[in-house]
Amino acid sequence: MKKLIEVFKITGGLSLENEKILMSSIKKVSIKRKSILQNEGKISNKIFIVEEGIVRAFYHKDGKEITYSIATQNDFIGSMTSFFMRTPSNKIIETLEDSVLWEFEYDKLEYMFNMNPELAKAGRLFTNYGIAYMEQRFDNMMFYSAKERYEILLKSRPEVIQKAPLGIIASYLGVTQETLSRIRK
Amino acid sequence: MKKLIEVFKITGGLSLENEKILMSSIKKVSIKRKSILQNEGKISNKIFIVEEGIVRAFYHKDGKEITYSIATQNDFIGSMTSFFMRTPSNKIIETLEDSVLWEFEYDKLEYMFNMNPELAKAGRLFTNYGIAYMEQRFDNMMFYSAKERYEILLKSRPEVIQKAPLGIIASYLGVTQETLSRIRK
DNA sequence: CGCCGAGTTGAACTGAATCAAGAAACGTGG
DNA sequence: CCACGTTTCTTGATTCAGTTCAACTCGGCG
Repeated sequence: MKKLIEVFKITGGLSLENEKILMSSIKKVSIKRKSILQNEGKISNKIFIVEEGIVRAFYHKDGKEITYSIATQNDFIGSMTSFFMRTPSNKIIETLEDSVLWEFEYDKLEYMFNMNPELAKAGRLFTNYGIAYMEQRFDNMMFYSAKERYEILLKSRPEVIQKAPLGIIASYLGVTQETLSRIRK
Repeated sequence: MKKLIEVFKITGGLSLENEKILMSSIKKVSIKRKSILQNEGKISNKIFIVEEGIVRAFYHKDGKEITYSIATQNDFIGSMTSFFMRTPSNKIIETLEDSVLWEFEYDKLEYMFNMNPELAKAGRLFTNYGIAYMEQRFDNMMFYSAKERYEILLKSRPEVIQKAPLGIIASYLGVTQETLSRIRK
């Protein structure tokens, strides 16, 4: 649990009191494997931090499922654009294993941010962090070959490679399953 | 000038008074062609909106210049990750033509956000918009062929194609200049 | 006039996709 | 606990988009 607060500490730094307010506005949930947390076409009202398990975001392209992001312990996951922009989601959020998540609801967060400038600042810094994360992911994709991308993932997030099936990792890395299978040898 | 305020209106909505505060904290600057607004290795203290002209962000990869983004009228540009995360920039910001820009300084913005919750909210919503933008750019790169990417750019931002030299557009689209030249026929 | 940067064209090469077939692992009901 | 079907992974042959390298054209401009 501490870890979640750490995320906000890194991005902003909260007083004990605000830490409590924040904690009271989020909820711990246990979810079965293969559950859909967010569907296509609907506005996302929740984002999550993974406490246990593994969760992915994906969308459909030409009938295939393309994995957009994979979250393991302490990672955020959700349909960020939909959540922040209040537009219909093009992503589906799904658990790959039984998972325990912390759930952030849009209305509660927004209410909290409007009431409390310190928390609002933490929220703002958090989205800054999101931009940096996205930029890094973009750079990764642009500048490295499939093989290098695999190696980077293996080094930086070995748990993803252990836990997620190959096809999902492949589409996350932007290659076909066959190619990833060959890279792996 | 109105246009700049529009950007903030879209993202948040400001009272007349806050509009004035915001306007007083930014600065209009005229910059000669080929000027460097931000260099590698330094923390970015400024981001810009283009009023006139054209500006790009790029970095070096294997001795080549890779264009990361191109801004024309009313677009934001800057080394966003560096600016928001206060880390050294890996990008260089450069004018491609004589340009007129609105300059946002980090310290002034941060001061303003700390003083004024409504402006802070606009700032937060603006970074949300940034995340959505990045996500879209990522999807673009992942899901379309070089040719499709060119067509999308041509349709959505014809002014970029008219104004920027071919080599720069090519690296922005993630292809070589030769390939783009062939696509164009 | 001749040079220089920007764009074009051609030929050979390559990383990764596609299509197709099998092998291995896995979990579910009997 | 075994047997069966499904899902996951591997391997091979072929094709293709885009790169690389090299030469060439074109339109200024000093």
